[in-house]
Amino acid sequence: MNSSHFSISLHILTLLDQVKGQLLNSEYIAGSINCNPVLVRKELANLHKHGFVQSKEGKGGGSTLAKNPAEINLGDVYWAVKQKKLLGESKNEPNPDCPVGKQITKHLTDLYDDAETALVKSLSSKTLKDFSAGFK
Amino acid sequence: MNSSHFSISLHILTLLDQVKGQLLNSEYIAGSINCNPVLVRKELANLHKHGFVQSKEGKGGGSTLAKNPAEINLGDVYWAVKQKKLLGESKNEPNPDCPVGKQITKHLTDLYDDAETALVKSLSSKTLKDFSAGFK
DNA sequence: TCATACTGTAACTATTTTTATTACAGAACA
DNA sequence: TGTTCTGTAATAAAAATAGTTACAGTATGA
Repeated sequence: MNSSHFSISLHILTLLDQVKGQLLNSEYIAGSINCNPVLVRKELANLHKHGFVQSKEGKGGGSTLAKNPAEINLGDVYWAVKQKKLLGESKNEPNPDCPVGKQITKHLTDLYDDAETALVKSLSSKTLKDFSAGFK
Repeated sequence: MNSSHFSISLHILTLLDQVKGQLLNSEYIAGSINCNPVLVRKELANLHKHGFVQSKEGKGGGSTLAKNPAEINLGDVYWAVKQKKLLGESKNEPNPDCPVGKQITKHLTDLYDDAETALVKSLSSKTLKDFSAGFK
């Protein structure tokens, strides 16, 4: 993955949990994250696509959680938010005429898949409720 | 982390293992990875700093492993190569006047540390020898 | 019904990060 | 002493990320 998608999404979800069903608009959320409201709306669009949030358009609109925070686990958020490989790969194709270059992509993929599985397992052991409960 | 540092470093180490002590120069390695030789030399400089490789300057020079591949584990390579956070954070500081913004950086850091520990544990279960043995 | 305040989305710009290139001093070798 | 490397810096190009502007569509309520 990378870039700040996961951090921003989790920040959004935490805010929405903290206000317990109240609608928050993108400007308010952006104010907490300190980023552009359009970025927040894009992130919300993705969270919506994956069923984590609901939004209401028009005046007085905003977003709220679409499920119980105890049923949102952070591993699922990870998958929903993921866009790129966790561990980057070389932009160019390795040399197919080299015995190592020819096979390395597959071997790296296998290695990274295992590592990512371990990472997600760790994230999945926590729910949004757990995470949010840490804020006091 | 991210960008392709880890992939490139592991590609280099695998090549060096495969040739069993023979010196490989940066141009040859770059040819296998399909990237710029200067990038390889920078990556080698970092691997050298962390004791994984040795280099010989001058004509006929190149690099070779500095330790037994059975004693290089991929978790250690991860730490040696890591430059950035595994999971990105928002570039801007969250709003310190918001109860969530004020604390989220610490909470994200804790969460990511756990996740990274799990990831590294997975990587550490394999050595360069293991990884390289997969190439036939 | 009309001004207002939102979302959703696209198009574009700016900034930052990553990768590639050029260049060259110094080392080893033949 | 010419050649072929490393090591490293400086710079340029390319790609990824974030910010901005703009606006159609939707809900609200005066």
